[in-house]
Amino acid sequence: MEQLVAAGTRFMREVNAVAILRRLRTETSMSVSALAKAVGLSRQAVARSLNALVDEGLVEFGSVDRDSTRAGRPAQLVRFRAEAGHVLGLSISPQDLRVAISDLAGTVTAADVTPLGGGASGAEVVETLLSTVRGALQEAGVRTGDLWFASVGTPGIVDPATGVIKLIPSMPGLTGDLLVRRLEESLGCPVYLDNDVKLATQGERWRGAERREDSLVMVHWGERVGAGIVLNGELYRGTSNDAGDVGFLDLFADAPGAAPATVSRHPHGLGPFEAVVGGAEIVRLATAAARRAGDDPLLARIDAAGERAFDAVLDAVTDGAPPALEAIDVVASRFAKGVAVLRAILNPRLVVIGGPLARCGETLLTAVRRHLADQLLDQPALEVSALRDDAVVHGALRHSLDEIERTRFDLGRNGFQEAR
Amino acid sequence: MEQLVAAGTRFMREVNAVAILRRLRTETSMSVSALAKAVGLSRQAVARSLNALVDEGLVEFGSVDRDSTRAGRPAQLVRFRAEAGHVLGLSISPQDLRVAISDLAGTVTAADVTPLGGGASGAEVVETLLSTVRGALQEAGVRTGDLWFASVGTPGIVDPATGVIKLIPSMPGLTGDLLVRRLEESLGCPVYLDNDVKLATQGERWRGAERREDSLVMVHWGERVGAGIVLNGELYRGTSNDAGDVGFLDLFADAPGAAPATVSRHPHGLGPFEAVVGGAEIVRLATAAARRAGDDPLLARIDAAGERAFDAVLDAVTDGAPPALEAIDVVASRFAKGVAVLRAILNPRLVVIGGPLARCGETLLTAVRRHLADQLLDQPALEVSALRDDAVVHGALRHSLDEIERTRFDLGRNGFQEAR
DNA sequence: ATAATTAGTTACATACAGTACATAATTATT
DNA sequence: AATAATTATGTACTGTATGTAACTAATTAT
Repeated sequence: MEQLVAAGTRFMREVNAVAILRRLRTETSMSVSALAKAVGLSRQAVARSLNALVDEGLVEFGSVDRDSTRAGRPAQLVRFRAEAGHVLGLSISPQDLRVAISDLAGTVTAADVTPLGGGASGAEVVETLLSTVRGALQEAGVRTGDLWFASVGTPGIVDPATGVIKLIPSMPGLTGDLLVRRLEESLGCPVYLDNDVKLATQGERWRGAERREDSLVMVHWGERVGAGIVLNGELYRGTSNDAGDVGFLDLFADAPGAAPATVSRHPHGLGPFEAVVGGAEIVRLATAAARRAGDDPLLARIDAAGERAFDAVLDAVTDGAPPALEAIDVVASRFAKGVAVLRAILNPRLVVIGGPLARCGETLLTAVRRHLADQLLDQPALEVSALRDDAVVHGALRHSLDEIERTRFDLGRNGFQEAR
Repeated sequence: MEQLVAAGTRFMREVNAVAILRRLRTETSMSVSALAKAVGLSRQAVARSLNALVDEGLVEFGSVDRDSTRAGRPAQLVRFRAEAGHVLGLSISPQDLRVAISDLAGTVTAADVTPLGGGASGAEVVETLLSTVRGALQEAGVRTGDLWFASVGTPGIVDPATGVIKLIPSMPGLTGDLLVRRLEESLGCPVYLDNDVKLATQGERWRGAERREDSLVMVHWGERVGAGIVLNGELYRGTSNDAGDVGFLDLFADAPGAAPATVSRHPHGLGPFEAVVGGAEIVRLATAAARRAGDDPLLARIDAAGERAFDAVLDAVTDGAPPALEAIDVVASRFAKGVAVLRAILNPRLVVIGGPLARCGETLLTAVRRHLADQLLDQPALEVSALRDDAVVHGALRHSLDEIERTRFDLGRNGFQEAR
């Protein structure tokens, strides 16, 4: 366990500078006196720290406060220079590449999406991403040198510690450390790699529900199903970075007609839960229902979509096609069992549904809620992702900002030591 | 988020004193120089802090180090005065009252168990507990005034924040704040109340596996089933202090012959999972198996035990009676599904089985492990509680020590302020 | 115009830690 | 047994931080 030690009076400066920055970053601008009062230090101490921060470029003395109605000499306003640095949030999916740039306050200054063709190689994807980044940098007027950190989310199994993509079935060309290596080389700042669902969870917590829940589960629901878990305010990863792998819940093995649980083996194939609520099953259910109902137009739509049959069914849901709605209701009832299990174990305040199924919105929510109604325990609030496909990018931004927070705006850089 | 601000140089003193104490508490005794080197401060600074700590009574200068083989002037040894204060761990169950006293280093100096008769009123239970405590105090040679903190665990639903027992079906007389009020009044120190399973989890993590796992789930398995969850090194409670309520997992609703899930309502009745793996079901299964096998002696034993039929069956398991083993195997297979669900969601490193079923030891473990073998994901290590019925007391001790740590041996008592 | 009020500046006292050097008490060496 | 080497301790002094206080500056209220 690291143990902080104050080896010199610089330590105090550090602590106080951090406190001042923290306070300042939540306001647009403040007077020195107000800051001193808020932070609990003398005006002089605050002024000294501020001067140091000005030299670092993190803080700026603005104009005199003319708006004040109070008596007395008007205050000099200080402002956090959010533009002192920028961070990048990146998202890679088989469909598209997404880029967002924000300043240190988290204000997005540029964002871009590049659709992805089918047969791009790994190197091509990385170069396309880099050119998208360059475009966004130009748009935001940010030089590469002003980038402090970048985070990138991809599907599949990744190792955040080493930046290696271990398995990414939908984009096998990206396997390995190519992505991170090329990005770091090209951007000249640290690059963090994480699983897209994990990042999306942080994005949802940050920008989605607009209330930073202390405990939420974000379930990505598409062809596959996976969840990100935030507990006590931070992402929980589990022993083998595998927590929230709800696609492998085995809740229906005893149900009549269920597929045996051993059809496939992790991580290549589908888990038992995603097999009964995932995209393939939804298509199957919708097709069967359409056939029963004699809904030939819908059958034709699904058939015409080919590879994109799943999308076609989701479209049909938003259009209100009865067979599609029927399919959704069936998977909703199964999904509800999954939520109930999450509830019993984690007791989260909120469960957010993200991924392709989020498109079904209220239709889906009411169906799941209805099937949850007969549960014994009180159930968590249920919502659909507000960020949709941007959740990953926002989560990546958030991670970048957290990293900056940890390494630059928190204790532990100078004046401190860790005990051995 | 609380933000600490230094209000002067006292702050440094505080930080350093904490660092020194932390280091010192892990050793039996150290020289000042060695301490300085370990903690990363100058000898002078350490000596100054130590003098202050001596005045507080937390540290003691011992004799000169005669054992050292090294050249040079022998060092003055410093020692953490673990006997400067004591904490209490208490456990209440329908069967017995348990008390343990430890010093600040966690060394138990006295422990006592008082069996409980059947029909004691709430007030009687509390007074019996108090007299057990007084006996233990005497045994340890500790005066009431030297008690710094006490923690008590009870079954049922409790509110740790207010110290109120909300529901305790097995000992209804204790409902309310009687217990905590009387204890605080009588012991003259803060008293913390928590659910026994939650405390047992902390006890197991502390003293049980003898390795402080960062993530473990301790499942109490008896008439009812509940779990305590430790993630990232701390107990996770969930939004309504209800996390780990695995008794309410509903995994077998679709199974042929399963009881409908709506028989009972939380928290009075059994949940679906405990209904199929709990004590009552085990007795039912064992009885049925004994009848099938014509094992009349076992039937007689179970019958003679009356209220204690569950105990009788568990005895039969340790004796190796086939019908009892058969029953255990059936519930083990069901329990395995619960473990698999915990694994998929939490991905813990270790699952510990506590409560009455722990008596079945390896028999139970091998059965559960066998039924886990066909799961798709790698499963967590599985163990039986090493502390058994003392897990709660040890967890209570641990909580008391943690509380002392937080309030006395950590930053935040003097010299600090929180920003507004 | 003057008083009151608030902000900013400068000077000084205080507290803490670090460095440097002298001193004390051992073991190792001759 | 005397001396050197080694390690621990003690004292003096320096550097850097904060706080308090007194003074100056720029406004509003009277």
